[in-house]
Amino acid sequence: MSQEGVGVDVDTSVGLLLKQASSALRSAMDAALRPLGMSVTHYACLEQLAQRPGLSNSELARATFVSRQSMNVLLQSLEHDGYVTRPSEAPVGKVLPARLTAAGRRELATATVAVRAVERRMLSNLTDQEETAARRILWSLIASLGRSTETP
Amino acid sequence: MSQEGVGVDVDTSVGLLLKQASSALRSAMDAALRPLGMSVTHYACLEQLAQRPGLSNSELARATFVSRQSMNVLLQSLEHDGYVTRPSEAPVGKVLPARLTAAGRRELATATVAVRAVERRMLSNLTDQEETAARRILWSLIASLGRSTETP
DNA sequence: CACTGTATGTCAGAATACTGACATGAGTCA
DNA sequence: TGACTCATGTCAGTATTCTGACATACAGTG
Repeated sequence: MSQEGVGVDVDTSVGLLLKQASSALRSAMDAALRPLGMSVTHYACLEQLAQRPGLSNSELARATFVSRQSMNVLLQSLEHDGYVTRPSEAPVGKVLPARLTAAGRRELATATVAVRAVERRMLSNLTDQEETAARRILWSLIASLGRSTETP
Repeated sequence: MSQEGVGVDVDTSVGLLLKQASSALRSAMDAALRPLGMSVTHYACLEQLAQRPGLSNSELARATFVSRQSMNVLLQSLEHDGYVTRPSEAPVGKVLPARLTAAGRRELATATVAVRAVERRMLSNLTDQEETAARRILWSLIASLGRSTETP
């Protein structure tokens, strides 16, 4: 039909579908987080920090798929708002390990409720089997893309 | 393990996985498109226009998950570069139907080669069965999220 | 016909993320 | 020891996208 030699079929391209799904998710999370005065990236940062305390700026940036610089300004605002602490002096080298404050943990807990609701809505039409398949497939996609992306 | 009452498990959250996959895809496509002097959004716009000629600015924006305003500036630059044409007068109402020029179609064809390569690499570790499952699952996610997102 | 509601295109300002660039510290190797 | 390489944190400028706002055009309703 639409495969007239030019373009990728919009309805069957996994890439386009992935982009649309991600955009939809981002919109939904954004809407859910906005009432809390929080952005998706803020949430992602807090999330990572909760599960892996002591991550550095660069490690955090890689984990959330943004640049070091963006994460840096984000961490500064998070620090200013009292959600995150970083030592003023680097324990070793220049690496500043970041940690959640109690306030940060509290913010995260509130945000998690909203995020979980979105995720639950997103998965509402999937069986457990499909959900498992989704995880495996997404992992596979990430792995395949990551191969030659992070090592140019 | 990491479900200590706060946060969503990074390794099992379909939402996080989806975001990571999408970021990885975006990076890969960006890298593939950069040599052609093209951004991912440019490509997406051209793609939609190729398959559904005569789409308006707003329709295009919805199809590519960006705001009308962003799509407007994008269309203006695309128009300036000679890839897209829009009538100076609206045939009906204020809606300006956009169409690809020959140059636009040519650009798209070139870009498609690069994009298809990325998509192929992304899907390289998936069986046909999994690929089909991926489409169905992503569709389901989009549908579930779309329900109450576009009608707040 | 007039009025309301919805949708569109567009302008302007703000927020966000990115690339480029620099200095600093750690590790490696001759 | 000294030079070299690599990773990090940070500053600055640029680019892209978003939200807010306005005027306009069509459809429905009294």
